[in-house]
Amino acid sequence: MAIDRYNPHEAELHWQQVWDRQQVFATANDDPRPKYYVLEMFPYPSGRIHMGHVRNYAMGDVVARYKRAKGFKVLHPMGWDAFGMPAENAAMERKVHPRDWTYQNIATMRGQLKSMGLSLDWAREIATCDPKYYKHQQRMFLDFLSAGLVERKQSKVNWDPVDNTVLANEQVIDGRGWRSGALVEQRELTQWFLKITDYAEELLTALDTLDRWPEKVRLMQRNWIGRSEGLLVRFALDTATTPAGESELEIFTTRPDTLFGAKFMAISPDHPLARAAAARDPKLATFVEECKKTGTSQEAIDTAEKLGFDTGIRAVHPFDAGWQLPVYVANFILMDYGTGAIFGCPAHDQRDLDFANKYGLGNTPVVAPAGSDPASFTVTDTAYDGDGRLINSRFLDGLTIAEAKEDVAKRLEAEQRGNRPVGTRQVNYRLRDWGISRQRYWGCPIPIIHCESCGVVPVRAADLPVELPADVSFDKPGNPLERHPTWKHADCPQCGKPARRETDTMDTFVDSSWYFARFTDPWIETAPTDRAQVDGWLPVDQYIGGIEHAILHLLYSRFFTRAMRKTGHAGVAEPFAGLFTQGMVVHETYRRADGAWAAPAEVKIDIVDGKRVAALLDGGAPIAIGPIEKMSKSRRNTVDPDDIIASYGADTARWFMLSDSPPERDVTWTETGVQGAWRFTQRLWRLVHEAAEAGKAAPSSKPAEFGAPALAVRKAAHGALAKVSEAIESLHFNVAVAHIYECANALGEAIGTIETPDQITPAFAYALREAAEILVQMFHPMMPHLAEQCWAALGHDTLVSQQPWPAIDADLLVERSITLPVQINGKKRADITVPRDADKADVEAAVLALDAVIKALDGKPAKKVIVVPQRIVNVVA
RNA sequence: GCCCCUGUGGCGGAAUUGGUAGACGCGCCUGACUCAAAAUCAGGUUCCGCGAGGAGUGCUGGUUCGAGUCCGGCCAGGGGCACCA
Repeated sequence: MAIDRYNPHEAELHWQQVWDRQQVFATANDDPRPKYYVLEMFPYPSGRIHMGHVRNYAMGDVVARYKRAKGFKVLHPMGWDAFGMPAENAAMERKVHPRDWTYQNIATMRGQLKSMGLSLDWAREIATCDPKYYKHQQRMFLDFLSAGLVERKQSKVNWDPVDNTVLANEQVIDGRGWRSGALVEQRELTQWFLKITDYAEELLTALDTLDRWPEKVRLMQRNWIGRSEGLLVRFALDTATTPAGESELEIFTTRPDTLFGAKFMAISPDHPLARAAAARDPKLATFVEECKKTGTSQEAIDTAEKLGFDTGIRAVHPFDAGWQLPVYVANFILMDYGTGAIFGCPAHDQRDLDFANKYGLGNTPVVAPAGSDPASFTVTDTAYDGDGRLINSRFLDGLTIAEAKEDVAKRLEAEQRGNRPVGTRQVNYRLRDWGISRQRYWGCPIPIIHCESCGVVPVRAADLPVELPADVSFDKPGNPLERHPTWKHADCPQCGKPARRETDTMDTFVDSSWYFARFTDPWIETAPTDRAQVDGWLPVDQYIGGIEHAILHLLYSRFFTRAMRKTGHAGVAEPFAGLFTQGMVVHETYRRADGAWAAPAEVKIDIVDGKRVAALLDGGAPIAIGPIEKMSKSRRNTVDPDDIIASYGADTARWFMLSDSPPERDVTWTETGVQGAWRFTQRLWRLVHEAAEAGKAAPSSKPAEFGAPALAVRKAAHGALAKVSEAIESLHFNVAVAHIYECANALGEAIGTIETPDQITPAFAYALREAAEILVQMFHPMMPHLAEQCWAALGHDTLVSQQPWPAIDADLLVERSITLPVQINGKKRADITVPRDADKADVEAAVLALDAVIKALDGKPAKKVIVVPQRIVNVVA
């Protein structure tokens, strides 16, 4: 009987409809089974899904389907990170409303995701641009405000001149806007901030509890938070040299041990003392202005010369009233770290040394490395920042750095000036508060009203949501909310007088900082979360997404969840118990002779003399094959998931995305690879058919005895089952795929032994059928449509999507006799087959009787024989 | 500059965590079927060697009966942070 080829198009549509009709993937919150929450980072509705989405969601779906089969109630939802700039750009370019553009894209992409056959609970779908969603976000903003987690302050901000908006520090990459790529400028603006720094210490220490996160991501967050311990020191100023009212300068240092190496003080151009001094010195004022012009871009910082200007002010050394230090304004001192002022110790800090050498301030080494001669240890062009003992430091001489730090801290803490200690121990963080104000339309409005008499007034909770107006124009740059004729006019909730709405909207990273919590009950209208549900489901057991969110989204979400806990909207601190960062999808690039990029779909690859040669499909012009790079529109090396699904079906695309490359690494998309996946789907279909045919006469209960071929195929199936289960549990999908291949190969071999139908004993029929069922159930998480089709072909009227994971017959995994490798001096020289439970002495005796061993020993006794039971034998000659 | 990761066949990569290196896939080679091709099936494919055999996980030294795996030092590629006091 000839078997029809598997037609993925008919089958995939059919099974998607069946799942949908039967609500197979709807999750009931009141299901009593243990929970498992698997989540992939929700997409921005940019227009169409790309291969990166296919990879991400294929992985998540494997986990969801596997955990469902393992008996968990699985939450696997999907939504849309729907606010953001591209919608406004589209509005400007194409005169389409951002909302219409966004919802059209959502409709398209939802259709694409559905064509992938993902086991999602679509009833929980949310879009962050929906007032039903952002209403709750506004409510939480107000709660955070009451809880002291929101602050409005004037600050120097990163201004993106292309997108016309403020960016958070995290969104500035190499001095450029993360989205626009424009060089970021500095501006002074009044902004809303979320006080993420309140949690700096907790966000740092709790990283140690996230043992199912990649170490790399934890490290990146640790560095980003940037904790350092040091000492605040109040230097007295020589009042004869200072502008009126200034009598001291407070600095932060992590090296108080080097105080006797001090040669100068340096303050930021933005430091109040610099401003005061500039007011009386026009030259200094000019210098300060110059400093501000220096860009914040990486190039600017790298190439900027270290510049300083002596203010004429003199500071007094804390341990020597007669020792004065010049106070410079220096362009490399940051106002927003520490106190915006330092003391310079040139001998032990490279930057200070460069500065001192330039301005002729000299240096005094105060730490000498072990083994050096303290009397002759000098520093010229390279500062010494290593370990050692103190020199030239009076009472500190001979101490280690740690001892000297402690000594200085104790002395300065004990010393009082004006009822305050001169020195205070302090922990500083690199982490800044999160500025969330954006001067954009397509975002969540900040629910605040500015009243001339009452000041900043929160919108009443009953008046939420503050909805975006629909009638806006994008014909001019800037914020359409700002120039809307009526929207910003509102009465003050306190005094009732006419007032003005806040026209800034929230950073879209706020939207994505709590969506995982909303998924647990997206229906509740009276609050952002239902506490029973959010506490029951969180933390997310497995979160999957790109490494590019290692800091931004993942740090914000950790903070936001803590803020929600503080304001009673959630009970946990950490949102994601398990995190997996998947690699990118990459592809070869193709370039025509004129330098223009060619798309993979336009190129034909041939093998000429063993080398791959590319030519244009249309016309045959030769094409240069370029390096493999991340799929991007600019290089045109993208492959459209729709095209792949149209040609091969979703299962083939999913299978290929999970094969070969480990999921955390980049995967190279190749046509041959996809074809290999496609061939395998057909092979599985044939195999299952043949097994179903041969297994027709299988008895319904397990036979007591199996023949050799039946036993072999059962062992292969159960062995693969054990390994596939383990591989999926540890997210090693490529390994799971390899073991499924092995199982298929074993089943094919077993079927291949059948020459005449009468060779199929009832026991063999049973084994074939059993192996085929295990195979289908194992590949079901990766290729669910094909699995359903095969499951039906095996005569089932149930859905494989609803089957429990098959049980492993552990007896089959234990061999009665095993073959051990025999090594001589660590090199494998022979094999020996012994009973599994043979004792060491018997094995040793058997090994010493082997020809190869006798030959190698050449009549001499073995020096040593190591027998590792059930593993290996090593003879030392 | 500081911190981190990765180096295994022609290619993507496996390797029960110190125990038979190269599973599985791609590619390639040989054969079968076919008028032919595709598809499919069977076999082969780390390197050197006709062979017996030998070498082999970036290089180098070490620990060990035994090292891809652990330790030291290099080399190469990739990533993160960076005037952070």
